[in-house]
Amino acid sequence: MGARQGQVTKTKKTRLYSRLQIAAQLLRKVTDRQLVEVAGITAPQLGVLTRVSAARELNQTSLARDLRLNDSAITAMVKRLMGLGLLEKTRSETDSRSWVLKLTPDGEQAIAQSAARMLSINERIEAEFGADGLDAFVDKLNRLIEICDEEQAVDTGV
Amino acid sequence: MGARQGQVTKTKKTRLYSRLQIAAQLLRKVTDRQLVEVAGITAPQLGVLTRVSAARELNQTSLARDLRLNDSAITAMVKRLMGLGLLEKTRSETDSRSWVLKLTPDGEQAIAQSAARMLSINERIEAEFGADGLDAFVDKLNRLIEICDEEQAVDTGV
DNA sequence: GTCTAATAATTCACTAGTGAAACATATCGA
DNA sequence: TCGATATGTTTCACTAGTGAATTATTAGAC
Repeated sequence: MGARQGQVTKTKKTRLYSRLQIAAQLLRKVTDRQLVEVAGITAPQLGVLTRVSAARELNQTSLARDLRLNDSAITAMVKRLMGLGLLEKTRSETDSRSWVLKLTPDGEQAIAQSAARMLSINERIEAEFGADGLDAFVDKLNRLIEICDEEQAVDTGV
Repeated sequence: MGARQGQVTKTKKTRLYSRLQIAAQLLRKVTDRQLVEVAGITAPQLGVLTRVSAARELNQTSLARDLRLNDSAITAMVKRLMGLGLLEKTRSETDSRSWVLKLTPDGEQAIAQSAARMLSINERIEAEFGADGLDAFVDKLNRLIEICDEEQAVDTGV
């Protein structure tokens, strides 16, 4: 009986991991498709543009912390967004190591277009879970994030 | 007040998306680190090896469906695992388009090592959520996955 | 039986992330 | 004020995924 229990428990854990990965991947795929349709950009790109738009003087390191990505991911992402003509960077006047990120008119427009229409995937999620259910779901995700942070702190010996 | 409400609602939705992405990414990072420590493989790699081990005659297309990945992801993953000496493939005797995947002794060993010790991240998650909390969490993820599937069916006009 | 359809894999170009190492510029302490 | 250290960014090599197009091979419809 004890062995059986262990088995069951273990199955659940691997299921959390794989269901989380599948859900994240799938939601990103669907969101990307709809977002490309209405605004011509992907979800991670919108995340960057939105944060640049909200901040007054944003450099890449702060952006990386905001988005919980590492610096090299930001370097690559900014390069792509500049290639698309959605973002510009100029050297900071107070610290010449860092860049100040700014939206181009096209970048502003992409945000405006994505804000103008609610994606149908989001409508469907809202309808399924409701505002409270959504809150509870996000709370669970936040707790999981905290757990991972703690575990990572232990692993890296902080 | 209506506008305020709309604003709040919208913030929650983008938060579900980004929290889900962050949680998935972070859990994968922590899991990978611990798994590489005990078994020398990453979490996606363990996923593939585990399924190959469980099935009796597995080809790549079935594997792709199991893992909810597309075929080219499997081609690449199998190539990496063969490069690591953990997996072999031989032509199927009944259908010479498809391959039969099989673990090498090293592949068996990697699975054994990963099964032998429970990862501390999983212990921590179990302790935090409990068996029931975990179930409820996985249920929410499964519902989200279903919603995405439906939405995708609509988008692609199935 | 043959032509057509579907299926199994692969390739290619791409996005998006990690981590380690390097480089330039700031900043702090003695 | 100089030297060590910290910070901001980039580069490189890598994993892991998508989607579209292509190549083999099989299976069906007639």
